[in-house]
Amino acid sequence: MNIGEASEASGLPAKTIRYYEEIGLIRPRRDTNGYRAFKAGDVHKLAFLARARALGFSIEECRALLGLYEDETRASENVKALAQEHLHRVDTKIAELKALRATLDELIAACAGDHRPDCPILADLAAGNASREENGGAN
Amino acid sequence: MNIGEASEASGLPAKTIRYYEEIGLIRPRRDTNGYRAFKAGDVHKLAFLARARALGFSIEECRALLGLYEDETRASENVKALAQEHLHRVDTKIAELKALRATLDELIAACAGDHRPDCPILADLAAGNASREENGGAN
DNA sequence: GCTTGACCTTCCATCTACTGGAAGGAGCAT
DNA sequence: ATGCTCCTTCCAGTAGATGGAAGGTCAAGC
Repeated sequence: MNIGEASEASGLPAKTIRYYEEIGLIRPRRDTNGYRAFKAGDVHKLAFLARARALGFSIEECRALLGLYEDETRASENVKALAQEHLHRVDTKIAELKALRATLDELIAACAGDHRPDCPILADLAAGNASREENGGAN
Repeated sequence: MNIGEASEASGLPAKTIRYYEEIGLIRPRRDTNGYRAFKAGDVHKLAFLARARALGFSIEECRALLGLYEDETRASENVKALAQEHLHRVDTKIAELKALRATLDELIAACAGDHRPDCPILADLAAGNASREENGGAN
């Protein structure tokens, strides 16, 4: 199986597959012509990586997950710990974005959005007003 | 005012201030010794940038906002449009993260997290199961 | 006058996770 | 032989900084 087919089968761009080989996530054999030869197991790993990346795991976490996946003596607590750590980061990010969203929303609501130059959005940016995150909009 | 004080006053690291000068967001004068000499206006702009970046505006959006800020003949609708575009992106991002969070949460709940190797998280990653986003966890 | 230390300068490398493109080889059909 | 598609490697670039090396400047202390 050449890289084109592997790309098709895994859903990852060929460029990305080459990159994953470069950083050691996969090690496909090579044909005599130098072309990468992907076995079913390689494609399986690529799909695993695609899914893990889609869930937001970093490359290094994917590397660890792949290692655990291939380790028949793994303890599921290790996998769970990784996932929980990631979940925590996602929660933090969501909270940050929500706070930010609330501020943006307030500013936008306060802005007339017409031909005149007066603008509460610019006024807020200039004032460096952080109080909106503290009081006003509860998440 | 040297870069250290400007950093202190604006809340931005000196490295970042140099970077902002490099990409043309600010243009502080230079003293005869080559040191950057920040005026109150420069520091004001830096604080403006710090606040805009904290609200998640991209550098190019910050450049545009700064331009509008300095343009006394601006129309607030232009500022509002920029902010609304950004708000939309934030909303999209939040929705993505929430969906992802729901999936992670389900997987984590299903995993025993003990010494045994059986792990629904790895099983899901290997199966490339996208159905969880479609059905199960409503946002 | 000399050294020490804090501060400043520029320039280059590094980070994440790819992506784009150039230059050239391999394979297959005509 | 030609053309076309696929493959290869290598280099550069993205966003937005950040870290560090090598070296200039300045004020204080002895």
